[in-house]
Amino acid sequence: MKVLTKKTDYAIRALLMLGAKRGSYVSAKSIAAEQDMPYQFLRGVLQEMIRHGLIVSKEGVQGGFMMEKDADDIGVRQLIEIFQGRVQVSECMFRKQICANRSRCVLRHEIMRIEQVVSNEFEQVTIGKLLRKLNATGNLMPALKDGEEPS
Amino acid sequence: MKVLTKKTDYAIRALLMLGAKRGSYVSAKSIAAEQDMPYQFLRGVLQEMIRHGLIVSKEGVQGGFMMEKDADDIGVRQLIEIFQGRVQVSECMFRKQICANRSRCVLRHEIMRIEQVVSNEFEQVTIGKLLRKLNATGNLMPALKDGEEPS
DNA sequence: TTAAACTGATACTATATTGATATCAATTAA
DNA sequence: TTAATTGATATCAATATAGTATCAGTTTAA
Repeated sequence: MKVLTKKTDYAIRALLMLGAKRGSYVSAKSIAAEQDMPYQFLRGVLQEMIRHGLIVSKEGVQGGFMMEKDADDIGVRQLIEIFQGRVQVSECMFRKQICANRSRCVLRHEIMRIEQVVSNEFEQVTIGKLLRKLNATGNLMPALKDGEEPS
Repeated sequence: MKVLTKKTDYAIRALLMLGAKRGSYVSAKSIAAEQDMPYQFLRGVLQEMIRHGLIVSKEGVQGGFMMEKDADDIGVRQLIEIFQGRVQVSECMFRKQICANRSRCVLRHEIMRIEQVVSNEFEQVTIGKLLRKLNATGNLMPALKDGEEPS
């Protein structure tokens, strides 16, 4: 069970870069290079974020992307929603032949409760919060020396 | 973002039936019919649960499946793990070029915390708990009258 | 003793989702 | 004018999910 897909993951990390370099335009190329993401794929992710008003872009030489919204107003929950759709425990719960009467469906009840808990947790993890933790603890992703394993 | 796949969903509902009819063998056919699940697909799910020691089976006429473990010892978290793999927020977090030093990766830290919260929530939803709620509130899935919409 | 109702096992297909690549037009700065 | 960029879109590959089909073996009961 994978909670974050690549798109969401790349989006978060791209936003962390944009948040760190606020005020200047950062190119997709440089983000892709620094964070080791596939260039064209990342571009699609960035476009999607533009459409949702999280970032803006500038075309041409010296162009790139810049964070638009306040970093504290961008939560991981929103990013999940954009790239993976709304958190839903089980779609089939809503099909009438399976759960005819929602109010009586105990499974659905439990599941909705958890949905809420999960959603709230992700809501509270904002790009701003992550950025502050970053500043406090150093780099997000320090380079690995050759052959070194993640600790 | 879908939290429960069909397999997990069918597994939960099959277990609720087996839990309700404890002591006698219930055939895959009757479960499939009553819960409107694809027969062969359900059989695969049941086999998987046998392999994990949750249920047992008896072959031949009058055969079927019976719950083996205590219903309170079967949590939704375990079922998710069986059918969807361990809850992991983002696999890529573990690839060294992305998160070289786990202890410094703030994203990973946040994400692990949420992973724990989610896992605990699902752990606490057991088949036994659901069965008791069922008994208290009536049928899990009452039949729908023709044309009636889920409420 | 045989037929029917079952499970065990496994192979296969279809569809959807995810991840990634490629291409070309338009824009901008130097 | 050219190189570095984004906008837009089409395509593809890999993987996961959902579902189907088949046949052998087991058990009960007529």
